[in-house]
Amino acid sequence: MIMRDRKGGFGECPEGAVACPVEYTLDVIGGKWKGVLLYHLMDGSKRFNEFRRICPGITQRMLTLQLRELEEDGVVHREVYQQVPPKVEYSLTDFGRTLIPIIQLMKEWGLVYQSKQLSAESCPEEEKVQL
Amino acid sequence: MIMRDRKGGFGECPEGAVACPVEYTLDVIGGKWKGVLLYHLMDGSKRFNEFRRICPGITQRMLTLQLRELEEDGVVHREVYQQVPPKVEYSLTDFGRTLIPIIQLMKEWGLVYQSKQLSAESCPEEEKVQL
DNA sequence: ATATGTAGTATACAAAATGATACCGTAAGG
DNA sequence: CCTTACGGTATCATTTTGTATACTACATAT
Repeated sequence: MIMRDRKGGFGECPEGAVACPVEYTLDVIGGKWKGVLLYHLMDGSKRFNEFRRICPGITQRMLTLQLRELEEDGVVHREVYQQVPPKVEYSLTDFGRTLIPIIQLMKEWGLVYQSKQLSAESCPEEEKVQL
Repeated sequence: MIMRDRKGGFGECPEGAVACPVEYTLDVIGGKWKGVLLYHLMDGSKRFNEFRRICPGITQRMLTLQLRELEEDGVVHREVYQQVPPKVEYSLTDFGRTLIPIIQLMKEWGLVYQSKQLSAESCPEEEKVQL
């Protein structure tokens, strides 16, 4: 993974004491959009603008940055086709696929508690989901 | 959860289209230290300075902030004992415990690939993540 | 009398992450 | 000629996160 400097993270661990494994994992998938990108990559490779359509909130810049980091971390493969207009396909590497169980769990948890929250919160137009 | 404003996140979803569930989950556990704190809470409640000892990198301020957010999200319970010197205990709520499987998986993943990376790192030009 | 430990808050500042906007070259379609 | 689509960069502004330091109150220990 990329060692984005985390003062007080890994750096301060004395005598090879290893940082918390959860911390390590979150460094790989914890970026603002990484989980989401991985989530969408679970069902097949995606092109750049495809991501932009699926995740309407992400900017080009962030999409580029997050994909690059995932690539550097060996999680995502970037395939460039020599065409005009350009075509670039992103897909999970074998390593990236080892993350699928986690993403899958996060998806399921999100589905359950997202709906609970929507029902609990005052969402005037929303119909409440009963649990 | 706290609705920390995320332009282009939930906000932009039209007509009740729900944000990506993974995104939702990461909002709860994706803070810089949240995963780590939850990880340590899995084996019992912890006091403030106990966290400081376990996570030597975190500052008082960040510890306070992250614990407060977890509390607001209903993941962590904060029990104040009326004593001097003060005693405050943090523990997982029932809701927080629903996150345990995810944290557990992240821990296991981290354990496996953290060690692989550490061993690969000693020999720079080696293929890093060979799986 | 002074120091220690607890669980913080307040303030100021620095650095990192993220966002907004404009721009690029090329090729095909109109 | 003008526009669209693609996959980005470049630049700057803003937000979030992190650091450093000082400070609080009270009881106990020295």
